[in-house]
Amino acid sequence: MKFKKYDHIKEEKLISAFWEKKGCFKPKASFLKKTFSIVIPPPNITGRLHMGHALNNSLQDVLVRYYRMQGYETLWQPGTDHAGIATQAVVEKKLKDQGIDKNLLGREKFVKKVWNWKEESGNTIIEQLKKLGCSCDWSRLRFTMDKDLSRAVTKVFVDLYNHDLIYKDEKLVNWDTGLKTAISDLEVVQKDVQSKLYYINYKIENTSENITIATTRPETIMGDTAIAVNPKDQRYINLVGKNVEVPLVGRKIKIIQDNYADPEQGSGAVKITPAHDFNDYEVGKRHKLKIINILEKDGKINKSGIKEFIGLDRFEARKLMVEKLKSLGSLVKIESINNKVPYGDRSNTIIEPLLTEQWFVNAKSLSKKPIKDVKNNITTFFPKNWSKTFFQWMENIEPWCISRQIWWGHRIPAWYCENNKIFVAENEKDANKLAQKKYKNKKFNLTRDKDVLDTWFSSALWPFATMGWPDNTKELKKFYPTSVLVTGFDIIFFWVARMSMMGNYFMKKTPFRKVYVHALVRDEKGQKMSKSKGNVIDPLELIKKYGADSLRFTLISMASPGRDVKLSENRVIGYRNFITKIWSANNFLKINKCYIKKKIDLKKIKHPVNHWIYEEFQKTKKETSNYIEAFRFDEASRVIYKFVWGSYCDWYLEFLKAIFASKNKKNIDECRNFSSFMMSNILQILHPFIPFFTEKVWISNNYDKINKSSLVLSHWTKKDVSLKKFKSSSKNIEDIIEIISSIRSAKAELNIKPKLSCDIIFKDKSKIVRNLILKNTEIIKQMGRINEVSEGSKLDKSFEILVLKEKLSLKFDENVDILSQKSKLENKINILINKIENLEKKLKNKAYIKNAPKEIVLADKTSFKDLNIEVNKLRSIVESIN
RNA sequence: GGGCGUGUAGUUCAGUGGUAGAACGCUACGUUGACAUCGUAGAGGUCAUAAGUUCAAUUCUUAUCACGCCCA
Repeated sequence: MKFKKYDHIKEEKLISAFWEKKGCFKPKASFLKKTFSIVIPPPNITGRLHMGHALNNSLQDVLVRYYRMQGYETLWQPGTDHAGIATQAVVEKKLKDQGIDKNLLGREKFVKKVWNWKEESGNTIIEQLKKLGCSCDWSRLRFTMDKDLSRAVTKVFVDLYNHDLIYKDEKLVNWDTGLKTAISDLEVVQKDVQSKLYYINYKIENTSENITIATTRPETIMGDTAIAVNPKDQRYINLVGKNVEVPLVGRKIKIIQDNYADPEQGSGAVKITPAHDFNDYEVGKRHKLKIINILEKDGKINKSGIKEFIGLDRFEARKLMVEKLKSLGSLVKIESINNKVPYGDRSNTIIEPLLTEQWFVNAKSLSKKPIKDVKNNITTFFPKNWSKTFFQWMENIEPWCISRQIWWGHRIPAWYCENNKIFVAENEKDANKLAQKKYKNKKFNLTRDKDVLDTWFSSALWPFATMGWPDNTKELKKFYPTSVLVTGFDIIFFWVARMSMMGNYFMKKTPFRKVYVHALVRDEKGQKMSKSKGNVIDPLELIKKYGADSLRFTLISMASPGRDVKLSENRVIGYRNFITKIWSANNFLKINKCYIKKKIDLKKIKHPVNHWIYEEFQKTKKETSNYIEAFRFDEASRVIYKFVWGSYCDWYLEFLKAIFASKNKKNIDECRNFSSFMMSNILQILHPFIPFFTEKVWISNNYDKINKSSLVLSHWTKKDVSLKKFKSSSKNIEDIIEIISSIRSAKAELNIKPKLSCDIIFKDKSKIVRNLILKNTEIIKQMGRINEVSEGSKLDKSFEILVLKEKLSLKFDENVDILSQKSKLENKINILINKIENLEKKLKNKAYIKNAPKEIVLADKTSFKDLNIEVNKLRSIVESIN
């Protein structure tokens, strides 16, 4: 009978619709009264599903589906993030392509355009997550710019402001001249770049001498307000306190002493430009230096610069400056060096430190409780070592710059009156009230702050804002703190740190009990996937080709802690084959009329093969549970794979063939029932990994009717219900497997076609083997291709093999080159002797006997004995070959 | 410079204080009986190097070499 192939494209669509229609992913109260919750790290609305998402969400889904099946009331909260800068850039570009200038359009209309774009394209990634099989409660989909989430953002801002944890300040910030906004430290990437180091002479006042400084940004000399040397640097000790003249500029600046100057770097003397360098800014503060800002917000030289430089971009200014210095004779030399240059991670333009007024969060203060929580294991990291990274950052945390000079985002709830006094309130009305109170009912025209908040400010509230905070909702009561946050290590600072700061402050509790940190997905050569390298593997393409289940199983099985995932298409193909294998195993059940007809009563199950497969299953199920709960997804998928393919398909179904070929109706009935029962169990433990396929087979086998539940909502009991007698017959089946394997090996070694049958003849006084064979003749005959089993004495053409330390004779019809086996056997004997000698040496060592645990010594003694028996029997076989 | 991690079969990776496992690949054989997206049997490893701790080290410690990541 030919069966249809499993059509993943069709079935995944159908099953998806089935789950959604039945509302399977909504939290359901359970008798356990235990809850499990995860908030999705909200993907960006401009995003498309990449491998990182695929891994991240596959892992979350394993956990969510697993705990749901364990009977926990489960919430997986989905949603997206408005991604201020990225989204604004996308829409801005789209408008530009249509010839529309954002600035002419105006703020309000532009924001409307962004909303339109969001409605159209913002949910792409959500649809893609559904394709991956994510069992989020989609009815609770949230967006960081939603009304209720925005309300939370405003409230948080006002609260923190009122507690002096948010403040406005003029500081050097990372300024993105491309996007014309400030960004936070975390959004700056340091890149290795080939640069030039310019050595420049500054003339010392009233002398003919010069002092040489080195810089990579010569244009900034226009903002120089000092030269610093190290106090210990003897070379310059006489010059300290003297004035020098900034070349071209003519300004007189002082030579000062500061430890920041590194005698080893460049000439040892360093120019100080407080307005354009973070270190220089600190030096400037220490020495009360003037701060001269020479840059406009677009990176052009402003009026503080030299006349002919004004209006030039900073890089043009650099070129011109070098030329001018050259002609002036102040340029000593130019060196090529490698250095790090800061780039904006969104705009990819060089970041300029710029003095501006911005809003800051006092992160230091908010970080204390999260640090304590991790130290006290209230929040735990897996793998554990990531807590070090967390501490390192949190303990050195800087004020978090949260204002952005863009339009798309949560507008800062601060209002200014004419004299620039700030009123922070949840709305204009309240701000007005504050103003009236302050100025005794004077009338004001309040204007609102133009800036919006950093996207991560709202994401930081995600774990509780999505559950309805600031209202005291039943979701918060049930699901906060969440059970685990699943995330990539690259985002520990963005998510974990900030979410835990806000969660701890507003909810007084850590937002997640555990943080599972997974690795990066790389290509098969271990290279980071990137568009420019062209080595990006699109998960959606793989889903189309092999199915979401295959992709999921691949990613999950490769998620070993602390190791990157090196993905190759061959792996996906391998696991697609695994799914096909189960599909065809299920077809085998159908052909053989294996259905669950009645409820299985384990006590009434008689056949040892059923005992054995059940025992194996119990072991696998237990291991799977333990592994999932310990985040060892790789091990979990491995044990299931091994059981399904190696035990159920390779052996159990083969045993069944022999049983079905027999006439024993009782056995046949029991096995038909039980094999299907086992299939239903397999589908359950596989469901968190490959949900579509398993649900499909579940339904097509009518298990949904029998269990009165779809698979996704079915119950997976953890309890071990195996019986004593199962264990003993289980051992027998293991021995039978050994016997059959030995017979097959013997044939292969003798170059006898597996198809050709032989007889078994008992010559030895074997006990266990003889009994097993006699009790299970049908199975042995079929699987070992045996004709007859009989007692015998001396017979020609027979060949002895060793099974379970007992000799067994195989008799072949045709002549067999037994002689050829002599050397192979001798080889085997030598290997064994080697082992025996090693054991002997060990056992003669008194220190070993004294110190090693008894069990180990006993085991060695036993194997010493066993090996000796084996060698003796093998020797007798060799001798009989002549 | 500070921190973290990784070196185990051809490849990708598990693993353990008691002489090593899987998947893929490879070799040989096999097709009317669920499955060639398959089956059966096999080959393949000084567990990076060196020293130390130990009765015993691939596993623990230290050093070295190689590679990767994060922070400054």
